[in-house]
This record gives sequence, structure tokens and C-alpha cells, in this order.
Amino acid sequence: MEMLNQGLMEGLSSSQIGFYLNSTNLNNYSPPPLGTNHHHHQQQQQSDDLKPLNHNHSNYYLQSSFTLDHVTSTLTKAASREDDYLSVNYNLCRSAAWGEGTKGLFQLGGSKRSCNGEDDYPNYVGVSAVKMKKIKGRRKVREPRFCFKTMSDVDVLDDGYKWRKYGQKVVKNTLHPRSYYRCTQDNCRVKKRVERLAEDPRMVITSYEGRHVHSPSNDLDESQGGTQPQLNNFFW
DNA sequence: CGTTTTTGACCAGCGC
DNA sequence: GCGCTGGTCAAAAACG
Repeated sequence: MEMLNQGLMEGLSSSQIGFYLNSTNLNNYSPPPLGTNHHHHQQQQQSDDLKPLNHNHSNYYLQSSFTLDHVTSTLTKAASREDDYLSVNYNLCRSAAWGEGTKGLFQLGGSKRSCNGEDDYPNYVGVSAVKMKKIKGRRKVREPRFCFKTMSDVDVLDDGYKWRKYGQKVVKNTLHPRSYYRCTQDNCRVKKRVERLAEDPRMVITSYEGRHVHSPSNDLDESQGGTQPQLNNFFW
């Protein structure tokens, strides 16, 4: 399967977050070195690795390589600087995962150029803002969220956790409904939603919100011989 | 019979 | 305020 990446936030509404990419051979994917192809977005050179994409949205992207350690340390710095909570969300592919801070989104990885040869965002993907709202002068507490995109015939990917569906909604301008799931573990309020990308129904968008208060509870007897595609080394 | 899914109702936020 | 949109509830149905 080819590495697919649209490089944009297509299909995401403003209330959604993140970008994502997944493929069959994610382990072999190494992002191209950054700083070599920034003609669409000429960046100010700074010492810091984390920079806002623009002033209004306070989003950030990483400018150097995407090792987990690097991402973690960089984002931790940013979080402390902004006196903010931060979820270091990261997925195996290292190519495009987003986390969310109070000031907006943090890109945790870059992306390869788009599959159709277009050269929109060679080394990283664009981002739209999710502004944290204030309610009665207080910042609304929002669980860390992130999402990713997978080419799959199956809607609900096996991520090692047990989910119960609690809703389904038809969203405008899309053919496929969006499904809402909640983690079945007691006291765990993690939610997840699944939908197909309107522009490319082969792609599944999986969004997570919150942190599990427990470890994955995948029943091995079922998953071993199961037919569901699994997301290995997936953590958040 | 306990658990999960379905599905319309309900509700909250937002733009006008 | 009003209507639109999307997220959640919950009762009933389906499931195993």
C-alpha cells in the first residue's frame, strides 16, 4: 500500500483536531529532513524547534527530526513555557499526529508530500486552530485530543481498548455518518469517534479525546485470530 | 439475561 | 430569540 497523505486538514471541521496518517508499513517510514523544502511557508529561523504557524492560531510545528524523545522534550518545554497542560500524543507512524494544548494544536510530526504528487505541504501539514474557550472567565477544561487517518475498509480499528457506541450522527456535506464511542472501563471517560473522510471514503478518521486511566484491555483470545486490523505500538 | 447497538429526542453552542 | 448543527441521552431493540 502506498503511503497516503493529503497533507491538509481536509474533511475536518473547526471543532475537530489534528491530522493523521497511517499505513501498512509505518515502521519503515522516516520523515524527510525538515528545512529543505519550505518554499510555501518561509519560516523565521529561531533557536527553538517549536514555532507558531501563525500568530492568530498559536499553532506549532516541529522543525527538526521526529524522534519520540525529541517530540516529547520539545513539547514539554512548550507546555511549561505556556503554563499549560499538554498531552504528548504520538503514534507509531511518526508522520502526522497532533496533540492539543490550551493555545491550540501542536503538531507532533511532519508528513511526506501528498500521494498525488502535489506539493502542497512537503514536510509538514497545515493546521487549523482550535481555540480553547473560556467560560465565565475561566478556561474551559478540555481533555487532550488527537486523531489520525487510516486507509481501511473497517471503520472501527482495534486499538486495544474496549468501546461502547453511544451515538451516531449524520454530519452535513458527508455521505457517511459519524459514530461516537466511549471506553467501557469504569471511571474512564475516554471518547472516540469514527468517520470516513468525505473526500476519500477509503480513509477512516479516528479521533480520541481524553486519557485512559487504565491499560489496554484487549482480550487476546479474540484479537489474535481476529480480522480487525490492529494498531500496534499505539499509545497516548 | 446481561451487554451492546440503534435511533429519535434532547440539549448546548454558535451565527445571524 | 431562532434555527442550524453536532454531541449525548436513553429507551427499546438486538445480540450472543
